[in-house]
Amino acid sequence: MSYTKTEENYLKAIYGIESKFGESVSTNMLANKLETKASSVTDMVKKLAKKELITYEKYQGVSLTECGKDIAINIIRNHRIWEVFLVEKLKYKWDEVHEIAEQLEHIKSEELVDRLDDFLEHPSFDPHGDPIPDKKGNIPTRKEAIQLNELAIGEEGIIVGVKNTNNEFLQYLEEMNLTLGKKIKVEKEFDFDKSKIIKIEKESVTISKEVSSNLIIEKSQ
Amino acid sequence: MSYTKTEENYLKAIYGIESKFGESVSTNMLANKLETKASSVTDMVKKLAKKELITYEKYQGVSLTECGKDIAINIIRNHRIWEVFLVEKLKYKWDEVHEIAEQLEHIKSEELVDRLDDFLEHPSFDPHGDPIPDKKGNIPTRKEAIQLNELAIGEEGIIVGVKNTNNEFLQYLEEMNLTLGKKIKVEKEFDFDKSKIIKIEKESVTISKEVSSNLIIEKSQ
DNA sequence: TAATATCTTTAGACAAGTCTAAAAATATAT
DNA sequence: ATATATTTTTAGACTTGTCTAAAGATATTA
Ligand SMILES: [Mn+2]
Ligand SMILES: [Mn+2]
Ligand SMILES: [Mn+2]
Ligand SMILES: [Mn+2]
Repeated sequence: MSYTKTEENYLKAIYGIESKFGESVSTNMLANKLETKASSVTDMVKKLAKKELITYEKYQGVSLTECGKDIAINIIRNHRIWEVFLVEKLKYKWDEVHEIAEQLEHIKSEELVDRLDDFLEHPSFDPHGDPIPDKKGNIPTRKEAIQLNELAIGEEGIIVGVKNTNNEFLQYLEEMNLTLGKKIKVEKEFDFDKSKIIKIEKESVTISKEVSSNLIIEKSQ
Repeated sequence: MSYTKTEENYLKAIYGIESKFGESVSTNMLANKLETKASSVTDMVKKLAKKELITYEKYQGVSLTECGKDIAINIIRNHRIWEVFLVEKLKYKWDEVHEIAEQLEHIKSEELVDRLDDFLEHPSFDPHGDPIPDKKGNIPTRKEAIQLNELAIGEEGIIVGVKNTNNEFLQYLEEMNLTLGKKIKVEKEFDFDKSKIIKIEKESVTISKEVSSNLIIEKSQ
């Protein structure tokens, strides 16, 4: 069975909302995420339900079936592996790859992404630190990943991911040298606005709470 | 301006027929090549004419405008560069890449294929020996490429391309070791059916006229 | 609980691309 | 030159995915 690009994007969107909010996914949330109208969502959701990729009850929102979830995870796998390729091999910046990966993730081929995965030597995380599901749908986890805003003064860690992958945010991080793999240490914290001074490669920079709560850190030791 | 996958495929098909037969391209020829119906072709051809990508006169067939030709060549460039990537980097066989490249050629990105071209170190020919147009649409040529059936007894050459890229034919060539870059020498020719015995890497094989007329050779010296 | 606001669904329409069946034009053969 | 065959176009319908406008259901608030 093969699905249309649109169907795949709906499944991916449902998966994304489900894993962020837990509950069943409402029509409006989907419409919002997919930048479409609620009425369009209702239509599509009926189709997906008929194909047993989601369960749907009128006015009660939707949730993925096992099958739907498998498809969603597979698309996410494709997306993230392509992002690794674009950054590692074609030297794109991490803020330039998302749109292209949105297209590449829908290429229909049993083998293609597996071969790409081999070629890239089986990366576990994409350029934004997001985990890459394996062929069977298993999603790698990190031992002790926390948000930078949860790190206390004096503590150290390594940047392993970003929660927000908005392009402007990624460009800001690049500018500030706050990129994946960098070691950081919290030097000071201002209570009144929760901003922090952190040390990164011998330089001290001030970052807002907005920034620190969107950086994923692996605590040292 | 960006075009739909379907529009791009029509332009590519028109280009292919034009360069093979010279004349203007008939509705039925297009329908045949695109595996669709003549009525569908008429509809689409009107759209493309309105966009000034082709000229079209009722009952008289179509031909590409400069603009339409540029687009067609660009798609062919995409297709062939992706084919090189699939074979060189992902280790696909030459008979496995066409379908995937048919999808990849339509990815919308100004930069993507140029970066891929850099990554592949600017190949001039694809895995089937077909020339890869450069960014400006210039198509590389070979000095003295002829068909193997035009090679006389005793003459030598190197296989540089195939005219027919049918999968079964490509698999046959692979099996017979008649792949790109191989040096061959005509040893004998049978007049009654134009079959030939050729030497390839110390081995002698017999090939039919069907085969020899579909192999492109660069004559030695 | 009743009124109001918000969310969701339905009804009907549209664009892209395709199809079948029939009509119109062109080409071929006698 | 006329009849026949082939090619091409038109007319009308269908599918996918979208939209607006209006109606129906649910949630919120007084
Ligand atoms: Mn992405
Ligand atoms: Mn990512
Ligand atoms: Mn090809
Ligand atoms: Mn090719």
